[in-house]
This record gives sequence, structure tokens and C-alpha cells, in this order.
Amino acid sequence: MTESRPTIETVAARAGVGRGTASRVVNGSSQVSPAARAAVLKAIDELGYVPNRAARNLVTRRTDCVALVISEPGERLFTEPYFAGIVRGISSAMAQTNLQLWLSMVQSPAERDRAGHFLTREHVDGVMMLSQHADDPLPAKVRASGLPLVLCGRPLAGAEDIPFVDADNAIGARQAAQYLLDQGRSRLATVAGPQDMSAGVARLQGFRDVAGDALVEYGDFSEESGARAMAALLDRDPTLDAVFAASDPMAFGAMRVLKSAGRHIPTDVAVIGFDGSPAGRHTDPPLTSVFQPTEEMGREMTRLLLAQLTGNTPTETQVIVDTHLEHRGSA
Amino acid sequence: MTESRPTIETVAARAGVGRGTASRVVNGSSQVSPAARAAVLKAIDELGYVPNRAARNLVTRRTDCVALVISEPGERLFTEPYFAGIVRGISSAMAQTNLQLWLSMVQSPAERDRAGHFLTREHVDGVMMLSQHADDPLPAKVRASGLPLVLCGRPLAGAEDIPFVDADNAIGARQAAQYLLDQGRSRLATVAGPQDMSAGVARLQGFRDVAGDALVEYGDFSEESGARAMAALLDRDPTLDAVFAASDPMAFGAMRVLKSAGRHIPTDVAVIGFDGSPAGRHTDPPLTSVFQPTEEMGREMTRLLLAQLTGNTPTETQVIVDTHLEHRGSA
DNA sequence: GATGCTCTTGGGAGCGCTCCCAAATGGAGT
DNA sequence: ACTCCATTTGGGAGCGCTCCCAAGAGCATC
Repeated sequence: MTESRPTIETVAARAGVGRGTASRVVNGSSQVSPAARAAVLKAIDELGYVPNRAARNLVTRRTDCVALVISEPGERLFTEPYFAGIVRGISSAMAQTNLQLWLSMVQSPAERDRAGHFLTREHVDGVMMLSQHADDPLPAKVRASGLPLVLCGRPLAGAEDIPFVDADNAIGARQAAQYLLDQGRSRLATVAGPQDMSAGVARLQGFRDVAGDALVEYGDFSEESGARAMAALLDRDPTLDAVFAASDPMAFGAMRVLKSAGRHIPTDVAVIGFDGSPAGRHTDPPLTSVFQPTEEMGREMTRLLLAQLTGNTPTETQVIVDTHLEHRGSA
Repeated sequence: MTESRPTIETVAARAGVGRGTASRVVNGSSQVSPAARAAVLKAIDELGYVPNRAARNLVTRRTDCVALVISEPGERLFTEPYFAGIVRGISSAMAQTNLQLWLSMVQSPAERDRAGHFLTREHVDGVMMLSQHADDPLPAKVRASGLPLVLCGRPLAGAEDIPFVDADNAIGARQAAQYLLDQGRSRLATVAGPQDMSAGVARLQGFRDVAGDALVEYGDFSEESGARAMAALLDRDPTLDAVFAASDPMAFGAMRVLKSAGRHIPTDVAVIGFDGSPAGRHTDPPLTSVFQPTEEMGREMTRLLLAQLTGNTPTETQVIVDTHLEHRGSA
């Protein structure tokens, strides 16, 4: 406020070296004599020098910022363990770097436009995106601008070349279906996810691979949609004895409807969700669910992005992480 | 990449005006003739000009970034509706401004040091903090540096002058206790929150105001701690007939323990939580809880910060939002 | 026609940094 | 003593922008 912060020139003067040498020390160049380095470090310490980020960015043409864009309207955002885990994973991986994470939550078309406007080299070095739908123009736009990009979830048609991290949705869904069959269930149904998201498609496909053409109703991963879909399923087949929901919140909704329809879980109807969320431990009965390692996914996303940023490794373009069935009491 | 982005000089040349005039248009100054403004806007549009943020920041000495710092280790982070709601509120309020939100999750002392290093005028114009504990040195440090700061949750001793937003924790807790008494419960107990956080202190105080010196065990707001505390409470008084937990996750843990100890909820023991979280709708029975409007709190935090940033209004220093008891089935 | 005013304009200066070139240094080889 | 090379160093240039000053333009008044 009153006294302005020291600049690198101040540091150089105090250390008795030139600006260039001071800069080299700050940036960890090896081309500096030990004596000069020590003097500069001492000056930095004494002055409490912090490099001016704007000035550095101006000349290096980097921002040291990456954006995390979450395109999801309404309550799903962050209430679901899916988001929470990924954000935690990203954040902890990012803490190891000198990058800053900036968070952009897109809840409406207007906000999407605004976000798109900011997703340029002027503002960020790279972008990570969560929860994109098929009709979301943002990934293609970012990709076209040449900005490094990593998605969470396999991109749908038209964007297959974008690097991404995903859980093995199909296998997870297959395991769930197989388990239900192994338990002697014969009338399977599923509350599928939205078919404009690859996770929704893959989980349904995996389920069908094993369960054949079971009854299907669609939801949007939210609890309410799960309840609605479950009601419709019961309507279509009151004798169904097993349900696979493509997300835990949908499974919660389904369980609520099943119980109020007088079905006992798991005796009358077995229920399996997808996420393996902690919240599933408090339902009655606790929800058996396909676990996906969200934190690991977040870390992997960061790793893929970093690889693109440094650009020295032949970049992997996809990472698929394992899922497994977490047995609790609902199936 | 190949062709460099247009600068304001390019725009000015194309519009046939000087750099100064172009800059004035970009920054919305009124001291520009309509003709010049139109020409510049046309050039901007044709060239797809986007101002270079670093260059602007360098000279204005602002960053147009504010930090959201969340100091919370482990799983609580984001899995709780508390965080989710506040972040959503902040994000939606921020979308109305030209500020960028940058997210810093502090999960260890090392990360806190790193965060503290970045929370300077060099990097951000203001700071919002969530979930601070009494021993967290960050708020005082940021405050001392003169950076605009808003906390979520009334600060504990030594930092009362920092602007904050909080729910009316004491009143909410009182309502819960009163309701339990009104139901004819006589042997009340509480799973209190951490006493190094103001929410923990205030909720316990409010509860005691009404319930007198009921049985108290402490948790850290997490589910596991709630389960542990509940076990201890049952141990101390097997005949207790009502429990107030200072957070929903602790209430979940408490319910789990109560049920496995053979207690029926709410017949044998009534349970009330604090948060009013959606997850409380899926427990068995659904959790009665003190609702706090987290999204609104996030929006209010943003408003308080903005007021400090623009500095033209005599800044409010605190906002207390209402809580109310949300009746579901556990009490 | 000269004067004074307001509104608008162009462009120099400079923000703090990194990049890079050229100069200085010092040691080894002749 | 001289050359040659590698290492280290200082500082000019310039990144793209805003700030601000001085000058120009336009108009009314004397």
C-alpha cells in the first residue's frame, strides 16, 4: 500500500549483481555462480521479494493458470461425490505444481458463453472439463483454439481425439448386472443415465451386455429423476426383482420409491448404484454400488494436462481407471 | 500459435484511431466520440481482439482474481452439502462480475504455507475463506497484508473485525433443543462440533441455552466422529431419548450407531441434525435437521467482498442468515 | 478575428519481468 | 605472453497495456 513491493531490480541492487543474474536465480537457472546465487537469495529473503506475476506472464506468454470447467446446472453440482472426489484429486495434484486452479462453474448458456470467452491463451494455459454433454460446444471450441485440454469422461462422437480420463463404466455395469444374475434375480431393470453423456451410454451398454434387453428407464443422474424412473419401471413391471441405477443419487431415489411401494430391499428387489459414494452407507439398507476412484481420476486428469503443458512426453490420450463392486446391503 | 493475437495497437490501426482512444473504448470510458467508438468496436469484432490480461494487470496493479480458500483436510471437503452450497452461491454471484474465482484447497500445513505465499496483492484482489479453525494463521495473515477478506463463519477470538457471513447457529440449535423438549423428550444429549470452530461453539451454546447441562460429546463434523461420539453418549446414558448433532454427517453416524444398538428412531431416540442437507432425505428415517441456506451464504460472501473491492460503500462487516428446523422423520 | 472553454484525441512513458546478445572473466593449452 | 573456449555476467529491448499530458478540434462569446 504505502511502500511498493520490491522489484527484481531492487533485489539485484541489494545483492550487488545485475538484473539478469537476479532473474536467473529466481528462475532456477544453473548458469549462476554459487556466490551470486547466495547473494541474491539473501536479498530476496531480506526484502521479502515476490515476483510480479503479471509482468512475468506478459513476457513469458504463459499464465500458470489452468481452468476447471464444470458444466452442470442445478443441485447435482458438488452435492454428488463424483464431483467432490475429482475436484479433491485435481487440487491435491495441482498443489505439487506452481499452477493455479481456477474454477468455472457453468450453470446456464449465458455462463457458458462467458466461460468460453475466457478460455483462451490470454487467460489460461490449459483446461479441464467435467460433466460435458454431447451438445456442449465448449470442448470443441477449446480444442480448436489449440489450448491443452483434458476431459473427464470419454468424449462422445466428434471429439474422440481429446485426451480424457474415465472410469471403466461398461465393466462396472457388467459386474453389477452379473452379480444380480448370480444372486438368482431374473427380472432385471435399470435406471439408465442421460444418453447425451458417455457415462450414461456406457453404463447402459455394459448392463445390457450381461442382462440382455431388460427394462430401461432414463434419468439424468439426479435423485429425483431416479425416483421418477423407478416409478415408471414398477408401473411397467410390478414383478421386477432387481434394479441397477447408473448413479448413486438415482439409486437413492429408486430406493425411496421402492420402499413406499411396499417393496423390501433387498428381499423383494435388489438395488445396485454407481459411484460407491459414502452417502450410500447411510441408506437403509446401505447401498451396494459400483465404486469409481474419483480422486484418482482427478489426479490423472492433472497428470495428462501437465504432460501436454510441458509437451516433452509423447502424450497419452486416455486413461481408464478400474471400477469394482462395493458390497453393502442392498443387493 | 502461428499468428499472434491482435493487440490494441492493431485494433487502433484498423479503426484508424490512436491507441489511447482504442483503450478508452475497451474500458468503457465515456470520453469518446460515437464515431470513434463504433470504428473501434468494429475493429475489435473483426479481429477477435481480446485484451491481454497480464499486460493490463501489470499496469493497473489489479488481478481481477479472488481466491476461495478452503481449509479442510480429508473427506469432509466438498462431500458435505455445506461446502457445495456455498461454492455454488459464490460461483453464481461471481458470474455476474468480471472477476475470476480461484480455488485453493488447503489440506495440509505444507499446502497452507503455499497458499499463504500466494495470497498477496500480486496474485489476487481479495480472499474468501471457508471452514477456518481457531489455530489457522491464514485469516490474520491475509488481513494484515491489507487484502480484502471475507470469512464464512463468525471468526473466533482475535479476529472479530474481519467481515464474515454466518448462519444463525445459536438460534438454530435452540430451535432444535426446544423442539425435542416440546416432544416430551427428557434425556437430551448432543454431539457437539469442534470447539475450535465458531459454528461448533455456537451450536453447543444454543443447545445448552435451552437444554441446560445435557450430556455432551464432541466430534469434528464428520460422520465417523459422530458415530464415535454417539457410542460414548450411549455408554454414559443408555436411557437418553434425544440427540442433537451439530452437523448432518455426525447425525448420520449417530443414527447408524443408535440403530445397531437396537434403538428405534424416533420412537426410542429422536435425532436432529444441522445442515438440512438433501442427503438427509434418504436416511431411515429421513433426518430432521436445522436448515442453513448455504447458497445464499455464498452469494452474501461475494457481495461483502465486492463491497470491499469497490470500496465506495461503507462496508457491512457481518451478515447473519436465518436457519429453520426442517421437519422430516427422525424427531 | 481573437479568446476561452470543453470535448476528444494521439502517443510517450513506464509497469516488472524474461530473453538474449555481447562483454567480461578465468583457466587451459600453446 | 598469447590465444581459445566455456562459463558467468550486465543490461538493452520489448512484452501489451493504461495513464496522463499536451495538443487539436469545435463552438460560443467577446
